[in-house]
Amino acid sequence: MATFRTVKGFRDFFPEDCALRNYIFDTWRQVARRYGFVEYEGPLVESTDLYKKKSGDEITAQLFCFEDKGGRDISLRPEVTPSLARMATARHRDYKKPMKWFQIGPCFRYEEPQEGRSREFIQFNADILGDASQGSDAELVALAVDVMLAFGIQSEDFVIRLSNRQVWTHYLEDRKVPQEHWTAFLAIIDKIERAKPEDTAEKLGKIGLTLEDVRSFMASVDGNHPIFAALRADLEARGLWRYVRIDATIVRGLAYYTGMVFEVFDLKHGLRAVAGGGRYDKLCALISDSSVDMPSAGFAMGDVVLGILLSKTPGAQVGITDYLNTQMGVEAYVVVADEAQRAPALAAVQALRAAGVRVDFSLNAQKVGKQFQAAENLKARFALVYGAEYPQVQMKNLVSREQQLLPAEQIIHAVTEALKLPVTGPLIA
RNA sequence: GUGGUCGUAGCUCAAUGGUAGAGCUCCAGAUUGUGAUUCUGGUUGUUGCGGGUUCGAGCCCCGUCGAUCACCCCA
Repeated sequence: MATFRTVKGFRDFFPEDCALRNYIFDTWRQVARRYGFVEYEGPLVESTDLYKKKSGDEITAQLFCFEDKGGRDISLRPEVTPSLARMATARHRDYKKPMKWFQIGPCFRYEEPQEGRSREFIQFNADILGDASQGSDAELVALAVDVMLAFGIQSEDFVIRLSNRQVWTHYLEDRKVPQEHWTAFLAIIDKIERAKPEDTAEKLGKIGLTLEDVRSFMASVDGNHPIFAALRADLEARGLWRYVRIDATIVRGLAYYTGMVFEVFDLKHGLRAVAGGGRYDKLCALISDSSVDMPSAGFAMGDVVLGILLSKTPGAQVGITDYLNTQMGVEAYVVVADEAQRAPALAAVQALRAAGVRVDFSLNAQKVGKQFQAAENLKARFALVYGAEYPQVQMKNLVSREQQLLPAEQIIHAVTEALKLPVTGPLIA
């Protein structure tokens, strides 16, 4: 039994975990670049005041905060948006608008861990700064959809639940609800599906509203509401509106959102939200003390819930399996059948590697059978046998099980050419 | 931060308060130049940790750490 364990809420990434993580990273990065986003990164640690300024003092309960040796009050970042706002407002003149930026990295929250929620998690963030139109709202929703599709998660597996906070601010203005109650009201709406109806009714009563009125209003908000018109036209033209379901209960907590808000949900397993985001037009002004006012919108997707969803979605397994085979395997394995030929075998290993081929071999003398087993375990497509027949070399196709004798000097060319061909023959003999 | 359940080998799990086990994995051999299967042998535990009750604790009690579930929160 190991003396040391991971700190509560933190994870190890063993090779198979790391390969899966890299698959997720690569997919995020690939799709974001397809959309013209550029990658940035901020510091893992920021002044605690940055987060307090954005969200208020009460969030320190969930902050991973501490004092450094210089007496500074600092926090591991619980999210990236404040850093993004700080960076973007500091140098916004250096970049043409709109700024389409994405980021992938760890975040930390001091909470009780459970499935789908650890203290350290990795987020993909995509944001568009300097554009106030619903065109950027649509671009972000489209990116979220395409990311899901790229993972092999299909329309029957997920949905974008989307709303707009202005739907509710207009409602509250119509009902003459004082502004100091708006935040509390949005918190009630956020919980309306999970809370007991009588509790919700009581809370609404305190600010002069009834559950019946809220419910009937919610039911009236659908895709025909004029506030979604531009967004809908945009996404319909892209063929992506079918992934969107208008849902007025989506308000995204008590954060800084000012307009469109959305969350990505799985449809089959009742997991937590896979991703969420929206428009936050006032955050840059807040962070920069009003020196820079940039309309912005964005969303974040975490690796933990996504990983659970991937593992539960059959359609997502193909991409993962393909990726794991290339991450954790090799293309060719050099078998040293006769230790007297180790020198030319090593020369071939290096020449193949120089040619870009993934190659492995036994570091010490092993029986040929063991070496072929190792080749099998590493999912090699070809084995190259260096033994008594040298300067001839046996090149064996481990999939079709055919082998041929080739002059040693032709091996590099033969392997690189053969790897260009599709895999043929029985995968399992 | 609050409450419930759980914690035994690398993994999945057994063991009436009475000598800590099985399967899988891993390593080696059967097999001296070809991958599977099979067979044989082998490594691994202060039963999460620390106290207590008892002639005797993996088992009962208390604490603590961790996992998990529900709250909370979800920026």
